Amino acid sequence: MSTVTKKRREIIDRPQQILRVAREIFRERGYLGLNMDRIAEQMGIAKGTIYQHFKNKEEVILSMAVETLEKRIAMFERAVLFQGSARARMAAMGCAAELFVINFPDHFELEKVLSCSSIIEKTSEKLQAAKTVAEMKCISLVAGLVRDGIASGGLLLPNDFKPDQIVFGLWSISYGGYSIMESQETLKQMGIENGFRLVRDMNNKLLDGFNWKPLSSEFDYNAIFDEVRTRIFSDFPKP
Amino acid sequence: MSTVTKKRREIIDRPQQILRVAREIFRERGYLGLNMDRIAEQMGIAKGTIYQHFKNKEEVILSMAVETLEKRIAMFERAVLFQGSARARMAAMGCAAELFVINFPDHFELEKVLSCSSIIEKTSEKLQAAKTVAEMKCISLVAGLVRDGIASGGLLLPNDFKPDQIVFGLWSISYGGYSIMESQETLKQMGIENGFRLVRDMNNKLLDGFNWKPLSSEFDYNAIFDEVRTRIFSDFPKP
DNA sequence: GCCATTTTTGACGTTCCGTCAAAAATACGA
DNA sequence: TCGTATTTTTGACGGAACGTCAAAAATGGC
Repeated sequence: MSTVTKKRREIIDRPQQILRVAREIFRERGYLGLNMDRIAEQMGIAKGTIYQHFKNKEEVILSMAVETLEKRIAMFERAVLFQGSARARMAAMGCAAELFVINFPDHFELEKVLSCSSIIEKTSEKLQAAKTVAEMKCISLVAGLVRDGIASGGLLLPNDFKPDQIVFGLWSISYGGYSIMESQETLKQMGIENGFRLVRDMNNKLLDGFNWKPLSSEFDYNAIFDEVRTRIFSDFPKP
Repeated sequence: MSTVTKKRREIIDRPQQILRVAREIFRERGYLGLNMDRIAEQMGIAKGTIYQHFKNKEEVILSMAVETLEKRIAMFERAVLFQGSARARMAAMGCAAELFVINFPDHFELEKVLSCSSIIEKTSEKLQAAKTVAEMKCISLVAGLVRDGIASGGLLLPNDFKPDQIVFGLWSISYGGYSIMESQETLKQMGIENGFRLVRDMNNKLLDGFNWKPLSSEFDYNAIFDEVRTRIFSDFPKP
């Protein structure tokens, strides 16, 4: 009886086990180094068994991304509870985004692989939808803060702008900034040493551009970053 | 004698011919659909001949990117000559960047493929350097405009900011924004229809955040976009 | 026209993907 | 406990693509 349970559990857990091993390999050897034979060997199972859980290699990758996206949602949900003005809470959200990238470095690499259209195209609509849902959850959390900013009077959005568009702007800076950061060569040539800090600053300046009070010249949002890191995300390793 | 010349020319032109065909295939079938056999077949030469000019598939891709990057440099060099305030010229630069993405749609896809570390790692340092050089040329053109802004008094940069960092911010918004636009289902879910316009607006708001005069509330920088498109880049097809 | 050099060729070894028929493991009723 | 039905696992296999290299073809100089 206990054997039955054990066996069943083993099968149920397998997808996560596969993703765990795949992530390990991906982190160490990158996209081209990740292959199904290697996963199978490392797990001590046959390759065919992996295909019982994942349609193809690309779905393994997409599944890894969805998995870490859930972590990001959890982090965003914690950050949104930060006490302070709407803008301060937005800064806390930025901190969460930054800590996410630092603590789950493989996720960003996964995103880049998946941004190649010919790769994502090999995955099922269903799994793609799962990723979109997870992303939307993050976005709506951020958009909620923009609405809070409007509601509390700190932000007066021009007529032709909508909260989601602000989110798009912040998202672009973060996504673009982190991407550029990783391809280090160019950045060093530019004489930029602390990319993370810079992404924060740019996000702040964008919000300043929308005249979201208090402006970054009136309030030290970088101070919040330390506070958020030590208070809300104390369970993450310090930098 | 004429045969000699012809033969020699053929060999000299080959790399570009290969890139031309490769780009065609890449555009139609993406990264996974681009393979050396296909290039060879399409060109009517043997696969081995391609390897005389390119170390591997990844170098073909990187070379394509460098090739289009040269186009971007040329466009930036034209845009920088726009007549107006430094900020207006920066808007013109944004127009150039946008038109580049529209007119060379494969370039962005190439960038995304190359942003995968395990892919770029297969290319030679030398070729990577060529890409960095091309990128730096673009960056320094933009940075020059920031300096012009400072020199002409429209922009007073806070002590802890340097021109290159402003470029980083603009670059992030554009790179991030265009990336999100191309890949995303998510964008549609967000109810964003005109992504290009939005990227422009965000760049403008970022510069507003730095209080670069005249602010976008005082001057219609979007009007410049039409002017730049029709005046400077009249040789590009209209949208 | 002949030989040395350069260039091209495509068959080949290799790696990895995804499949599938056979084998092993498990479930279950008698 | 045993025998049969069902589920799960296996790894050999066909196919696709990479990159190589010895042989063949083309070219050049005399």
